Amino acid sequence: MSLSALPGFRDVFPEALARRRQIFGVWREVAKRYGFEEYDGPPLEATDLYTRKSGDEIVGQLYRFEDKGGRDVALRPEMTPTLARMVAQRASALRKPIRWFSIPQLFRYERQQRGRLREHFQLNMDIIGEAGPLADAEVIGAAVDILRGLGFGPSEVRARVSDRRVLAELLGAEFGVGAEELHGVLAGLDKFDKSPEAAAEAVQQALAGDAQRAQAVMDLAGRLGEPGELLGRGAAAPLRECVDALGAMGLGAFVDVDFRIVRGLAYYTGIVFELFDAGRSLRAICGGGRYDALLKQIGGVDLPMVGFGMGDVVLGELIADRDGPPVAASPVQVFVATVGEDDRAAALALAHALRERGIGVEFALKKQALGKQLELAASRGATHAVVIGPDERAARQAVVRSLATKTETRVGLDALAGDYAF
RNA sequence: GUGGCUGUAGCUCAAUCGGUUAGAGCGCCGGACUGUGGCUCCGGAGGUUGGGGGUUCAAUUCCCCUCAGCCACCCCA
Repeated sequence: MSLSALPGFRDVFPEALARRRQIFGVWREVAKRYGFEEYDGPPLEATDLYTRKSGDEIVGQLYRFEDKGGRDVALRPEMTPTLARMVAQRASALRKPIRWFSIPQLFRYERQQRGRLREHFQLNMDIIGEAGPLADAEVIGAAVDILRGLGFGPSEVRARVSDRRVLAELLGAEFGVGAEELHGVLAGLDKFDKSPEAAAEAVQQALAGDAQRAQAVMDLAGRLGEPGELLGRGAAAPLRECVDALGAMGLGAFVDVDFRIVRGLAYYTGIVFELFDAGRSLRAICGGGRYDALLKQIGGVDLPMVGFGMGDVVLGELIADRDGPPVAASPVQVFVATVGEDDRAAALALAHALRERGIGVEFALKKQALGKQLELAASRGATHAVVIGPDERAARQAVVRSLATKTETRVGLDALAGDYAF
């Protein structure tokens, strides 16, 4: 096929767009219920904005080029740097805590797979300016409520919550893992779920080949899914408060404390969480956490921040697995049909009068047998056909036919243009 | 970026041992049916068999390359 979208990019047909609108609708609805304001930013940014964050592999996956003015630019791979810049501009004027959300289209050049394309829309919700764990609970609660809003229950979707501060304290106190080794060890532990061997190797490498300490860390890794003892540690106080808050909201049934969740990115500083389908057949639905140092690093303003990103791709697949292929609802409510060509002017007048009332109206754009017109009306999903012919015109009426019951009544043209209820 | 599997009509699939004009169902368009739809019947459009090369008298079929999709790595904003 010569005519096809670029790999990882989607042609969005009406059925698919219907599903996207369903997802966006729930995103905006829940964001509103949680008191979040919507913002947006440029899809193209100076590459510098993304390279400023140290330790990011993101740079290697940028859609990056030089614009005609010689600027080094990139399609946005994430929203957070833009958000940081925007917040920094008005940091002193904005009342804290700031609750903002956005639904940017993001781009990354990498090999596509199920649930991962080169372009997607991602809900970003962030609370800025509040370091307390209730802020974490708010964003986790919003993420869970989005899944609830899409009809998923605790047997279908799980929120796994952890806190890097607990792991950092434990690894430091008991295994002497220093700050410079921490990220490597955490990244290693992140692999434990998928492959304990790969995790062991990564951890040992992060600890400069110290096999003894690596073994001790790996012994710990096996127990991270059983949070009991770790939750009792002092460093776990914010996490306990966050989880308790989610329980008080009535969302406790969705939440698992699981210290195996550490998230790949270096900039998380506290609570981290991910949402998964319970069967774990898809990749993560959503991921986020607290990154208190990021805003200062990017925007030069020292404000704590917690948030998450939730993409439309995995979410769409989760819904498709449950509901089957998407169906686009037809906008056509009434189909105006004519008997002969002489009826056209009257039909156009009637169609437009109905449209003025806000009713979705279609009619045949060429001369067609009445049967054909009704066929089209039915396949469009119209609830009613309005037939106008010489007899009706003479009486200043039209035949209103219910396509479901095949019953017909004659209605005056004035009533149809007025307040006739279909 | 690495490895494995798979590519036939818009969709789901067929095509004997490699055999001559690549078929079917659904969908789409038209007709039967110029004042009444979903059913039925008839007809039509739609394919460089993903693309390129090779072997062969002959390739959808066998081989190589390439592109795309899926899966697993890598990574996950």
